[in-house]
Amino acid sequence: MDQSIVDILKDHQLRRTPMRVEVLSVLINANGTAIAHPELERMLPDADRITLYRTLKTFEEKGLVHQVVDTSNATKYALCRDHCTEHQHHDDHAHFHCQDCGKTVCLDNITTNTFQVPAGFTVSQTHLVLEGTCDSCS
Amino acid sequence: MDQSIVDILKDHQLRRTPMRVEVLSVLINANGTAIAHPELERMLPDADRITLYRTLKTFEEKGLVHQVVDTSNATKYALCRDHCTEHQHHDDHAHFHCQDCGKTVCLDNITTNTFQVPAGFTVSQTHLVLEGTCDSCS
DNA sequence: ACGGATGTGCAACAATATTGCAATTCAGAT
DNA sequence: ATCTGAATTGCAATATTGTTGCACATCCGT
Repeated sequence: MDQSIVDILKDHQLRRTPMRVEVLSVLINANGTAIAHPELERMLPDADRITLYRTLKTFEEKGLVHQVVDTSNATKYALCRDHCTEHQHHDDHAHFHCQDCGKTVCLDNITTNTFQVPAGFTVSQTHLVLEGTCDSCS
Repeated sequence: MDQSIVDILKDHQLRRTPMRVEVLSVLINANGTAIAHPELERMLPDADRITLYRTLKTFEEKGLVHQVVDTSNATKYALCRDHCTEHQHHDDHAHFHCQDCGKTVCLDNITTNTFQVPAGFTVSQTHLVLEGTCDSCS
């Protein structure tokens, strides 16, 4: 059992269960690639679908993972880098979504600046998604 | 019958059907607000749900509307401004998604610049989504 | 090792989306 | 104005994605 996984869970006040360890392990190995729910199901065939939903939801609430939006209409999740807490996510990096293979990767070096929005609007989070063809598809 | 709607359809090589005229009309009147599928169903109670899917898909393929991504997991559609063709969308403006009322509006004055992506990657489209509270909810 | 809080798995259900096919409608040619 | 092939529609069936309630199992501090 990877000790870092145990630590991550503990740091986020999450009880260590086999399910959570497995999901977290998959996300860590994904290495910057956002994973959609059905994909997780395939990778963890013994996992209960509903529990998977709740696990991901919990992870998100505790600041462990963040949802990634792209034009594939499936919710994807990726590990948060640092500094994300229960109270505030800081996912200010861009994501790249490949139109061919459907893969979504985090582009950590591209960060979103702040934008001037119309009066009365408040921005709490910014999503920047670049779409196109990735290196392995081009 | 609004003549501009007829023209828009003709310009995009789309046959004029009552369904398409109605959907297009709703999108035009939405005036920069992206509309989700269930919302369209409510506004056009007589429309067949499946045909609605296909109509929107066709509109998108012909460069008439574009999908808008936000964190509500419902596909939303908004009219393309200009220059969108069958072959290339040019939706380089940002969208604002209100976390309270769920509304998504186009922010035409905020445009996305180009970003430096890793070697081997090609960007064909950029999505910028600002999330927060809109003017009528704040 | 115990016990309360937390998490899991099942069932049922709701919402969203896709495909095939027969019948209808549209728009250009006659 | 009518005909005709191609595009579009509507219905049925089905797949996919996501939610809720509840009984039972598991976790972890004591």
